[in-house]
Amino acid sequence: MALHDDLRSIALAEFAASGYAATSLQRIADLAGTSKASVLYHFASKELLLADIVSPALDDMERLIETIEHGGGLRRAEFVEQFVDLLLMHREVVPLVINQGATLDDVPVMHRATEILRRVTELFRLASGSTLEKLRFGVAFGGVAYTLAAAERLGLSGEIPIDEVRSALLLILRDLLVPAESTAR
Amino acid sequence: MALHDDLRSIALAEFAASGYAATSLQRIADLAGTSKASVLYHFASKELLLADIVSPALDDMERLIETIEHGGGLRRAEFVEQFVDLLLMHREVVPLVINQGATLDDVPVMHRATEILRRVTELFRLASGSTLEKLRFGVAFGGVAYTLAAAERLGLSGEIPIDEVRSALLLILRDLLVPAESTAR
DNA sequence: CACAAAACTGACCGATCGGCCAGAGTCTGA
DNA sequence: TCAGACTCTGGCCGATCGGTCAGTTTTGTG
Repeated sequence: MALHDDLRSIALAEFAASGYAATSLQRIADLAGTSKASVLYHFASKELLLADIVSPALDDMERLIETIEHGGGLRRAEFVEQFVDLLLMHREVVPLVINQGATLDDVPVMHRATEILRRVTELFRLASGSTLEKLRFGVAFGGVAYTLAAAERLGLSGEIPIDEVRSALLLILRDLLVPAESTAR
Repeated sequence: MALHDDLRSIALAEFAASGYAATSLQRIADLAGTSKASVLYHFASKELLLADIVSPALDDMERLIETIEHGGGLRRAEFVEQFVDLLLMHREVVPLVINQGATLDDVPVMHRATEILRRVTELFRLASGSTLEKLRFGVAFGGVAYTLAAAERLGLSGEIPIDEVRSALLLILRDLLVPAESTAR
């Protein structure tokens, strides 16, 4: 059982760092100190390995979306906070979906990820139609997700404590997304 | 000479849509109505084909950076405007660099792209050190770049005229990046 | 200890990849 | 007309990929 989890985390790290297509099962096996056939014993296929890695994050995200869709209207400030918490909780998976989602949408689990992203955008577009609003949304969520994804690559994150990142992201997102209530723009 | 340019634009579209690794030379040849060997006649290798596609955008970006680095201090508002213009001008290349840069940094031209991105971040970090400022920068540029990259995937852009996109992006970026001068935050 | 289930492995398969090469058309200027 | 450069192609190569399978080792349990 330990190897099973090792393989998952090793594969996650490699998929995020080098890309799904560029990461061979052989390399995952080498890093785990086992054989390629052993990897395919624990995960029936490379696609299912990816699905196993990504699905939990997608489940959480879908749950949040449905809660809001069925639970009456949308309270942006509240959603933003929970959304950021989910991104931070699954912050290792975010680069995978963000950077490689478009490339891999023939893989079922990645197609599902794209679909979920689309539902989030629709959630926000209900109330806003102007180009400025649309782009503000795109920059906000794309920016947060991409920042988490590219943080270490560009040396942006470093050793910043998570709760500091959390509060800063919330501030930025509130400025961008929550309709001006207190501050004039 | 026409085929040469056709191959470049076809490859660009495919690399951006399906990913560099997932796009075979055979597929590019098929879409162009020629043979794989013919592609390799025009471009010595797949990597050089990618370099040929990406390099012009990188050249422009590097030129902008050096102008600012050597031309005394940084005037953010000015830089932001020129930066957005460059992103819009090369907006087909942006998805490639943004989404696949991390994955492909063993390819020389993509490593150069990452290096250029890093220089841009340093340009902005000179004056700002707080976590909030760092993340604000990350969200701003990551968000703009990613929005351009993922626009059509999430149905965000659609048929919005470019100059409208331009002015909206400038507004958003000025809010995020230009130190509060007129508006209090 | 016995024995079945689980875990694991080496060898192999077909497919596809990027790249190479000898040669065949095609075009142009002397 | 002919020589030489340019353009293009089919066929081939070695490497690597994901995946299969028969069979061995390890483990847990009565």
